[in-house]
Amino acid sequence: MFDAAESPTESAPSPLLCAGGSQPATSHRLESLLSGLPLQRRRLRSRQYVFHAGQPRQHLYLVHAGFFKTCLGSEDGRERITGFRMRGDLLGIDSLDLASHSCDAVALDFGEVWEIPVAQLQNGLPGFQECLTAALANEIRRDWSWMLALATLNAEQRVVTFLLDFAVQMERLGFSPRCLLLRMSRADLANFLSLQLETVARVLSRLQGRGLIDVARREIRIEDRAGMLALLSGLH
Amino acid sequence: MFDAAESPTESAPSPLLCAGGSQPATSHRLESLLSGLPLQRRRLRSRQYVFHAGQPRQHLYLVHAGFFKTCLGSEDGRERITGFRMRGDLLGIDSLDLASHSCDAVALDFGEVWEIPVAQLQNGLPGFQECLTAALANEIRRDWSWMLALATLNAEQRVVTFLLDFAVQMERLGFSPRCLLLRMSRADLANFLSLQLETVARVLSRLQGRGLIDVARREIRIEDRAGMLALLSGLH
DNA sequence: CGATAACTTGAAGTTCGTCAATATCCGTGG
DNA sequence: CCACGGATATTGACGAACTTCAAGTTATCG
Repeated sequence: MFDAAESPTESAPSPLLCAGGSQPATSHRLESLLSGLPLQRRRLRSRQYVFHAGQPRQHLYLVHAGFFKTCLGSEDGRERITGFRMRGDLLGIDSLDLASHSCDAVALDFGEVWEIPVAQLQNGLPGFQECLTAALANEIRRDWSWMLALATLNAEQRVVTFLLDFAVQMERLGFSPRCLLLRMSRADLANFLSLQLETVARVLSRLQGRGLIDVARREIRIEDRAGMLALLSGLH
Repeated sequence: MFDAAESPTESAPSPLLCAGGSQPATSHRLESLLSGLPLQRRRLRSRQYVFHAGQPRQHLYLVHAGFFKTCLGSEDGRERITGFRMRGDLLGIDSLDLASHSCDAVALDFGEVWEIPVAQLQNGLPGFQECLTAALANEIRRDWSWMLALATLNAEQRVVTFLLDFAVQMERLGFSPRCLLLRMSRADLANFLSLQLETVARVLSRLQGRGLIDVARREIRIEDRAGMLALLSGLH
């Protein structure tokens, strides 16, 4: 059943956008690993916190439905969204070795998470530890890829990269990759992309003006994926 | 000896600069865990690669001496330094679940790394898996903290943050926290801080002009730590 | 249906990047 | 040991991209 536990099969993933990323294998495996267990489920409404930074860390959470964001704050009030999380993603892995959470996790709409009793499963459930390790390493690679993007791309390219990446993830979840419904506000999106919300709005308008996308508030239709990819290659 | 294996003791760490960070406990524990084992050691000279992105991942590496950088590249030639690594840091954890490395690891000067046969130790060495998990989670928190810094601080504040953070790390390694010897070029530093090397040079000169630091090429003496911290608080 | 939040758009301002010239260091070889 | 050349670092002037401030529009929720 899990004889492949020790044999990683994929080569290093290219940063973002690579359709067949390494995320699916892992997260699907985790979901199926856990699906039999009687896990506590928590439903949340928009803006509800799964946990706050500083709260004692009891368990991990697996996102089963809905969209979430994780946010890091500093003493002097600066804030940054560290990622948008969706079905199959884990909330709380960043503080797996700590007594309390190091970030906030907030629902962006209605959602459901499964409480995972880590300590028990690490010993009792074969393959679970491997999943955890994979999820952690995956998060690191994902963070690094975004750091690279933020460091080297201009505002337009960042937005395009985000949209195309989001499309890939939506497709992975079984939705259309052309018709995106952003769950986050412009402010959240801007924060994640290290831009001002006005800049994001302007870029979206500009992309629409060129016929690359169709924007209606938080609904975004991708009209010309090739054209968007061209923007990333620098061939304006 | 290691009865504390299952009890995380620290609360969530504040981003950067917090002197008593969570890194030391972990890395020291890993070093002592491994110190008895007959590990393969590799000495490297400046600019030598520990591994390249894409190479098959055989083992992990523990930095025992010297300084290293890890770099992520993209197909179109963009590059970003994901971190500077020193004694006690692990090289290669980011691809723990993959068959090949996802980044480069390069020596910045003479150095030594220990080859860690992960698969064997994960089963055979009690406490090792916990160390790995802690190192992974630690890397995520560190990455997030830098993302926050890069997203919210201006050029001057970024450089100051880096210097103060570097000082803390040097002190942890037993060196003076006032007298820093940067092992990386201005270009590397700029890359890591998402700035241009000219900007870094200018900022360093400006800080020196105000008497906050003393710059001599790669030797930097911290003259007024309080003044530097004030810059971060926004009270110019 | 009104009020508040979310978003869009414009104009002015600032920081940082770009280009270019110069200076300094360091290793190599004469 | 010194001289030379390439790498590394500093400094200046200019311009561009993004931010800031402000006003106006459109949704959303009580």
